[in-house]
Amino acid sequence: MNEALKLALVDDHDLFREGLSFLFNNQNNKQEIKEASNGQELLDLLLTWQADIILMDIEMPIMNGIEATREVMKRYPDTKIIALSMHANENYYSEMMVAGAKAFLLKNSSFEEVQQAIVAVLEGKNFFSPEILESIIKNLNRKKNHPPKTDLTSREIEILYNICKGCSNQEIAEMLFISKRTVDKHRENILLKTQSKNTAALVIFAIKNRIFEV
Amino acid sequence: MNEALKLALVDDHDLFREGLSFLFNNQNNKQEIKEASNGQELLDLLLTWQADIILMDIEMPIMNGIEATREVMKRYPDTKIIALSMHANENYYSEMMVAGAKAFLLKNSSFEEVQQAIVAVLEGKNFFSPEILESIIKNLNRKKNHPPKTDLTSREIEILYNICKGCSNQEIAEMLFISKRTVDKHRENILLKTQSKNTAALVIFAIKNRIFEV
DNA sequence: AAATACCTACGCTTAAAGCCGTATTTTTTT
DNA sequence: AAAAAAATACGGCTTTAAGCGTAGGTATTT
Repeated sequence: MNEALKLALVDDHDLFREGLSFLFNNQNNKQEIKEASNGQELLDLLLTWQADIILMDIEMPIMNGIEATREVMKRYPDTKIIALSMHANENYYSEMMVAGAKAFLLKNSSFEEVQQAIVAVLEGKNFFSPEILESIIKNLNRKKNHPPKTDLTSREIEILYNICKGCSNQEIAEMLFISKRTVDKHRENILLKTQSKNTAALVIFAIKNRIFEV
Repeated sequence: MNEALKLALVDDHDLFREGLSFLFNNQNNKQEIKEASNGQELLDLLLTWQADIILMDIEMPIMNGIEATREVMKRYPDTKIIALSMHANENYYSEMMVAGAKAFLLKNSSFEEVQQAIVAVLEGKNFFSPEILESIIKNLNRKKNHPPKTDLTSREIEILYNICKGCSNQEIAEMLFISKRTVDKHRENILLKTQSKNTAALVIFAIKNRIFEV
């Protein structure tokens, strides 16, 4: 005598929720489905109705899926959250899993995969889309093979950042309370380390390596 | 005695297609629905089955919605194409409309809006999501108020581009077969026009204005 | 025909950047 | 405790960039 499974669909795309809801309602399993269009709506909903499973989009207005997941896990630690994302973005799934999600599906998953994920998380397991698994494995290899990244010191990064802002060495020296000659030297070292030839190349390097945002 | 409406759903997200298909099948209207997961699959499908209406995603692998729309309009000009996009990206909808789409919906539209769009295009009208209309109107105002953009000449842009690549004025002069002094002067003019102070600021300007890609 | 905008070019000056050193103090690693 | 790395600082020297003015040739617009 199973009770009805309580399912929350959280996604800002009404059409997506509507379709998914339809798919669930046309199954044999007993289930109760409620919807929310962002993280805040979900939290409001959970105040009066405790979900067993939450299918959670990530990119949403007002409160995104990552924040919502953190908050739900804090308030209702037994809830099973399944992330549903458009893209196999590595930042997303690592953040979502850290936040407490138990499964991560891409939206191009089949409905069958969604059902498999639900079964899995109810059994206390994790579940990932095949694409996600592939992506995780690729990243593991990538990180092993390319650990060096930027070997600039924090001081050098600080100076490079100010160079990108358009400051001269003299100005940087004044704002950091060090000699201009020291900044000259740092700049020289940065050019060497980044294999850049001049300021223009430095700025490009900084942007590529996310030391400076445009 | 209406014949069944022939509807094609083109989207690379299986779950989305599945849900939408379900919504259509649970209506009273007679309709025949077929699916494709990208533009190429759609074209293959249309060889043996002519659709009346195509609900077309834009971002898809192999052949995207814009190319697919162009090709479908070339081969079957009477087909009504409704674009379904995740985002109200202005480039997308202008390109889709130029390609021949008759309606443009966001995926957070309701199913009711989808039905309204279908009715509209069957009557030979266009149909836009309210958000799209809003975005179009905003852009019209924006373009009226900010027509000047970058007033760099093509020569100046060429030189700025090479500065961003890390070339010195001397190098640029050699590669353009002009005097270094001329390049000096161009650089000076570019600094003035862009209100930049030095090379670093120039590079940032170039990137922001898409003169140079990182 | 005149005005405008652009590309071209030169001279001059100062400031900044780039390239070669060395060296001391502090912090981190081993 | 010793070694390595980082941050600090200074000197000389060369090249490049930046700021200023001027001006001829050309193409386009008025």
